[in-house]
Amino acid sequence: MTIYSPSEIEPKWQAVWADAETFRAVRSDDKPKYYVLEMFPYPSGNLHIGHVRNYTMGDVIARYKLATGHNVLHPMGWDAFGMPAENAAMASGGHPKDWTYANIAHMKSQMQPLGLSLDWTREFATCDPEYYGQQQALFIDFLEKGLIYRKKAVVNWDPVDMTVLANEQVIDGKGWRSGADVEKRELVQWFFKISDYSEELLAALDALDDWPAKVKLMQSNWIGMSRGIEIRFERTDGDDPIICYSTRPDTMRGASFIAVAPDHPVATTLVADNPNLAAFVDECRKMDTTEAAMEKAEKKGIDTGIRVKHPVYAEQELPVWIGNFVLMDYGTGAVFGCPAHDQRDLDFARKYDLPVRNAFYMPGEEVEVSTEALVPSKTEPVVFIDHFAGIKDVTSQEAIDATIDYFEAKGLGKGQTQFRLRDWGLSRQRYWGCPIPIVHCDDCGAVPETKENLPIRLPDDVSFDIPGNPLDRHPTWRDCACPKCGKAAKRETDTMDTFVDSSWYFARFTAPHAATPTDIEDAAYWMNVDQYIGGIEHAILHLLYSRFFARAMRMTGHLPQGTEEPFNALFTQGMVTHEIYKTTGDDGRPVYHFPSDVINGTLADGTKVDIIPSAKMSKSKKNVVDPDDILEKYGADTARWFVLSDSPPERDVEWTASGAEAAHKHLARVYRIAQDVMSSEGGDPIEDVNLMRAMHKTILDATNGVESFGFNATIAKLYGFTAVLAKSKASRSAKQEATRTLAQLMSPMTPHLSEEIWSLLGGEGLIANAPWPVADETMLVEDTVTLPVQINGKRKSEIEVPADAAKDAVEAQAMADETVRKHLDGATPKKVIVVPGRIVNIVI
RNA sequence: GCCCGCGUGGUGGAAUGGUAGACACAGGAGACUUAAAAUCUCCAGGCAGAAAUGCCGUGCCGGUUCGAGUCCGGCCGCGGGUACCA
Repeated sequence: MTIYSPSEIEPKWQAVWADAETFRAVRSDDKPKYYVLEMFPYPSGNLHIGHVRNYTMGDVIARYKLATGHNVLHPMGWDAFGMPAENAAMASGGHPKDWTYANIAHMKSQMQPLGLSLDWTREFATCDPEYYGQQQALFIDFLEKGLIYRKKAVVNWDPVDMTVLANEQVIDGKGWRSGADVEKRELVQWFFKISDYSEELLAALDALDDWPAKVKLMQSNWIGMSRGIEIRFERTDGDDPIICYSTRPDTMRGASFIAVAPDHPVATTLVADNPNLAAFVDECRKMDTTEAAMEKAEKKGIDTGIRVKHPVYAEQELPVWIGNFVLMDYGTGAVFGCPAHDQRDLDFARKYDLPVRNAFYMPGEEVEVSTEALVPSKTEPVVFIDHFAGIKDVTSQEAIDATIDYFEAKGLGKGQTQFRLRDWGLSRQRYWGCPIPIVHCDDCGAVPETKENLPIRLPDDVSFDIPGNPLDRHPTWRDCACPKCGKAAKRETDTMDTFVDSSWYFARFTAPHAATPTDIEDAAYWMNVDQYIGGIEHAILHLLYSRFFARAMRMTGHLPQGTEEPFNALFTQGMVTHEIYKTTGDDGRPVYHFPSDVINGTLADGTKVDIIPSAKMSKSKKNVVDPDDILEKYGADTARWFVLSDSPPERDVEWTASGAEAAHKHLARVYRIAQDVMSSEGGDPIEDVNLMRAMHKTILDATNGVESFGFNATIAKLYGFTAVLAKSKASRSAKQEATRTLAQLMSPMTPHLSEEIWSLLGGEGLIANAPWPVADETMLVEDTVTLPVQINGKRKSEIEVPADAAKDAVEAQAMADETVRKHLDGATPKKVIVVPGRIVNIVI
């Protein structure tokens, strides 16, 4: 008997797979292709247990598809640009490039022992000039087709560090490093015209049958289509009218003020000679830019003194306010406030003593709104008060439609479909990203680079001893010739948002070494990704941007015509979470500690840490657990088996170390069983049949389980079958077959152990290439079934009936059951419900 | 704030609207062993009971249904996203 030793088994089979190029993906027409992809990692330094979970799931699918006769593409790469590399460089004096590539090397060394069925020949990092150069080519093509444009946009500015801050770097309105009050700055930036695709991105969600409904719903809400109206409000001073956008024009009667965004032209004009307004607008500018902060902030405003006429009730004048809650980016940057039917407007009206007037009542409740706005659903009937279009008892939706018609007919406004989705600003004032291939020429303006000059490489000789973008202060890198006129010009020093890098990497994997962004034949063969797997935290941005890119790349000829969506099926795995440990630093700000540094709630020096409840593992909160310990102690198969076994893949899981031991014991047990089989004796024909029945049932369960991402339930079934096999008195040949099948069913999860058992039991070739077992349905037919019998919905007894028994016969047998008779105590049931093969319920 | 999820024993979790707690961890009892480890067998939601059994039980309140962990409405708690974290 050989002891189960993963440290011997695992490297051995990994070498065999590598020599045989088992997982090398080559185009071929004799098998259907299958492209499985896990969201590629950011090389933060260490692989963490969430990565292991993610890649193991993908690997199960990839290996299963290989076994079911597919030509599988399963690549891996690195999402390598991003802020942490610059932060590391600033903190420890290194270079982002060195830090990143060192992390990649380390993480790859952690990943390789996992035995993933990856085609490593396709590996790339997004910070490779070969990759980002092609991304620059895409930028130039997108620009040419009008998919990219420039406009002014606001950024967080740290006046002490003299640098742009990410939202994450703004804590309570202060710069995370300097502690200075963050200001806003307007910069001219590049934008993707994703809004051109709002309607298509929304409509196409319907056809994504293999995406989780929740993700489609989130995307749909994010795109946020709404039907509304632009209404013209004439100013009493005769100046240009103010156009308001509203999705609730049915509430027009209750309009009592107009609110414009602080950066609305009306406000901007007034600010010049009104210090009060200027001070207010200035205060608004200091607000946090995030949507969450804006929405949660106290709603404030200031009266501009301007008055407009109500478009219907011309005798009414409405004051025009500047409101800190109005967004210039959405609609027209101006809204009318109707306090009676909007809680925010009501709070605002009470605060500033503005009138509150109902546009409608609920039927039978003719009361004016006081402290709570009356906001019925659009489909509830309400009673309108002398509505100008002459409607009365209708739903809000009907009133909205009627109002829009009325306004359009009178020339007071026009119906407008509005999307919440904003254009995607891609400019970043940072070094460690893909340089935007634009040259600024005094004569020609912003000119795209010629493709022959790509890649525009990042210079290596930069320093991070002071904050800010080193490209800005590089002595020579910016200097270049204008691609158009040849005159001396300056490069753009902004780089691209790292979301750009991850919006097309899946297409690049189909031809990672092509001299153009994609090879159209390779893309036509391998695209779309058949199964994409990644964290739910990417439900909106990354997935939406990738969907946009697929369309933009099709339009620019980089993906074949007919490519609509990049990802046919999506599975969103839950996150691995862990408690966060925190102390307070000398400067009063929080200091986080790795779990491995915390023992029983204290640090090595005895300092007590505060424990913050579990959250997504993230480097900034230092609650990351890496898999090295488990890999070293138990091997890859145990780690893989364990991360799949204990929780449903779509659910978040709190990391605990216990349990890995049990997984390891189980694998050792299977290995022992496999060895015992060869020396087992005798056999009983009935035992053979029983074992084969159990085997075919398990094949069915495991196949369905893998197909539906029910990995944890699949593993439970495999535990069950292992127990049956261990106790079986069947013949050696039957046990041999059962054990080989068990090894196959386990092989997507525990590929090394399965290969070992396969070869031990005389399997042909590699288990990785062996055809997936097929359940023999005739073995699964049962003669009798056990049915629970309920009385008034509570289980009281059970009966054994023939599988094909008629309802009457089942009912008769249930009524004859002794326990049932005892409970009925002579009573006649009101009703007996028989669900064949399921249950009997007797209602008394 | 808004959008989207999730909530089941001591723990991770299972359960096409049909026997709640499969499978596993931790725990308990036993077998083997001089002993331990390893392995194997059994027990195990709560309360009451010697047991048979009874009652209660899937975050809380209510509803639909013969039947609800599952569907609907309203809460509470936690998590993700919220456009420059990736």
